[in-house]
Amino acid sequence: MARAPDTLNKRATVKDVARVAGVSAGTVSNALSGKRRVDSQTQARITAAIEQLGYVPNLAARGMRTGRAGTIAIFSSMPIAVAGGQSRLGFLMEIAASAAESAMQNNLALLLIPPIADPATALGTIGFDGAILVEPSADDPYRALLAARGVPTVLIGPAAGMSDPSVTLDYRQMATLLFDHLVELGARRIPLVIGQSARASNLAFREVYRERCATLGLTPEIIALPEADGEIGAERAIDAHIANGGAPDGILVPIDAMATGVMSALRTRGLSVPGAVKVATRYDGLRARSETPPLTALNLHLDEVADLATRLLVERIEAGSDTSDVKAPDPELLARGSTLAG
Amino acid sequence: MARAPDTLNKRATVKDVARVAGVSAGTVSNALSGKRRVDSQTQARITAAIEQLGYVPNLAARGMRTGRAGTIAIFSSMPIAVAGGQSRLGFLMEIAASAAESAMQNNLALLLIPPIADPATALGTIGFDGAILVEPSADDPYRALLAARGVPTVLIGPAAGMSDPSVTLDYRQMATLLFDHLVELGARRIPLVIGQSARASNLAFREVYRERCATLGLTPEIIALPEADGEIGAERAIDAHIANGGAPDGILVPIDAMATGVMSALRTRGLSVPGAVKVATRYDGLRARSETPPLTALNLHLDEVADLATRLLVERIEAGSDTSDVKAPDPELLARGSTLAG
DNA sequence: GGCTCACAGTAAAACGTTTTAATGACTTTA
DNA sequence: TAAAGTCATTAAAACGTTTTACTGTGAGCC
Repeated sequence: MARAPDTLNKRATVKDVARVAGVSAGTVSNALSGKRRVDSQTQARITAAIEQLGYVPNLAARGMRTGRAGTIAIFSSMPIAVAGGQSRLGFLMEIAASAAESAMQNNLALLLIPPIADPATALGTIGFDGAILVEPSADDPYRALLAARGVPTVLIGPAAGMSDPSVTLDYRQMATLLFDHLVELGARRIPLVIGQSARASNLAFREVYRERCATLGLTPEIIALPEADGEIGAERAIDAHIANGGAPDGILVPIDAMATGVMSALRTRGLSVPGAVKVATRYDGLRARSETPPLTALNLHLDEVADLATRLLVERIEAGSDTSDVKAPDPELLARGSTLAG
Repeated sequence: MARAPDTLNKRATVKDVARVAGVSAGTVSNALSGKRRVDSQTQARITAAIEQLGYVPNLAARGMRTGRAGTIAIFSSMPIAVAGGQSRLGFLMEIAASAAESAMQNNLALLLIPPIADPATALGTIGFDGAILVEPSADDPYRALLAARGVPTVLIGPAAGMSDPSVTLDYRQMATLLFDHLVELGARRIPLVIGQSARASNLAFREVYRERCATLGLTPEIIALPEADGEIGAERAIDAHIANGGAPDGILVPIDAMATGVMSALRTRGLSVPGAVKVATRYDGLRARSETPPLTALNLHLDEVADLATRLLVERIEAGSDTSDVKAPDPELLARGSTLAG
């Protein structure tokens, strides 16, 4: 069987296929896309010709005609290397990996867009049909740009008053789930170790924490730390806190890097987990899982979240119309060794 | 200043810009690309017109003309969710994140291609100018497809006899570095805990391990395990090994998931690290860093590796010619608490 | 003054596909 | 049997760029 000489000659076009199959170019196009009926006999001749010539459609040409790029983009506005480091990478990439998969199921490919110095000009060189923004801040530089350009956009994050449709993550629910779990297991003095920035997640956790404490008659102890200080910062802070006021019987520490630090502090102080102190964190990443004992955390169903976001985006792209928000699946408590005696 | 009505009217084209600036379309194109000189006065008129109309080039049309998609793709042939789980995700995504950044510096965007059931048809829907394959196996399904389609490809991995240019990772060097480190610190009985599959990395580590043992007159003890059993598998295996033959004074365990398992086993047996046993692993990911004590590992300079691969690929795309292999930067020993006292 | 040369610009072709309007051929309906 | 409707197909237009070949125009050189 003669192979088409791929490298030397130019790639076969739809016209070549048409000639070989003895039909017109339009018919080949219809056969390929299935947009119109084509006789099964001609269909067969066309597929034969395609096979014979090793025809591969030119996607740029198709894209020009249809106005579709065949890609969607996922943006990480936060510098991966800096903020959160590898934990954040984990969170983001777990989403990206799943989004890539569901995009592919919609015949789309996923573009990974890193944070860049000059978003505006860079966006001019990249074509995509829609965008997913992960936990954008209120003043996210990309959001404005995308909106101005009329690119369909879907957010993953809190249901703040942003205009774009989003897969909403319910931080309040997460906070409640974790806090109540600690309380149910008997903890009564439960400091909250949390980031001090105004990110939605931090705010929600503080809010719920205060409310629940008030309801249950517990004394709130909020230890707010710069996120950038991460592990070490949390270790020192909780250590100092214990030195001052004695040991708690539970600690709620949503950010996993801080949780690692807290665990270290407890270890060096000889406070057993979960015997003396029960610890819970939010994101069930590598950190939480490889602690000793492994940390109680939440299954956020990020794969489903990514899938939902992708589907929402596809819908929005195809319908053109606005679509409503979608709630992320309920987070699920993963009670592990850091709260349950084993 | 009147904004161009983005949403209602069609997007401005190069012709519109030309009309407003009082020049021809070709000149606008030249002004944009800089391929030919254009008078500074006209240049100014054109940029003004672009600004006024909010012109954004249609990338599909450009791509059709130039034959460039403006993207490169990075492939993970291994199912992310399965093999290696989150550690592998870390490794891969560390590379992907860096590659995305350097791609952007070359005015390219990075496509994240997940492993999929039917690579052939999926590739037909995605356009890209080149591909990066991370640690492809010998029978990688993508490699054949990409080669057949004549897509410039760059490999990240061992310098096996693959035809494509690659950024070569020197597994032998990594193995030597880690093993010798353990020996230098006085370890004499150093089992190797390793994956049993025929992946290049495993082979190289075993090879070097045997050679060095022979040279130094040490008794080799190779514990080969199914990668899929991961953490737990390694924990059980090393425990059994110790039960049978007594405690070693060093352990070389390249795969980080297995290293975590080994650490657990040592902990439950009350063997102090690094006092009684020194432990070293290869990839300096989240796992290695958040162990207690943190694990001695290698800085593989994955950011530079990704950058090299991207640059190599760009070169190959632009030159069209074959390019030679590039050696990855030398791995650097990160001696941490798991081998160093203090 | 004739010759060439560089310069800045233009008109039109070309890229490969999808879509539109038109065309027969054949079937159904009146 | 004529009119109206399907059906599969086609020729040509259209998408928005870049590139090619060509055109004046004025400068420099002998």
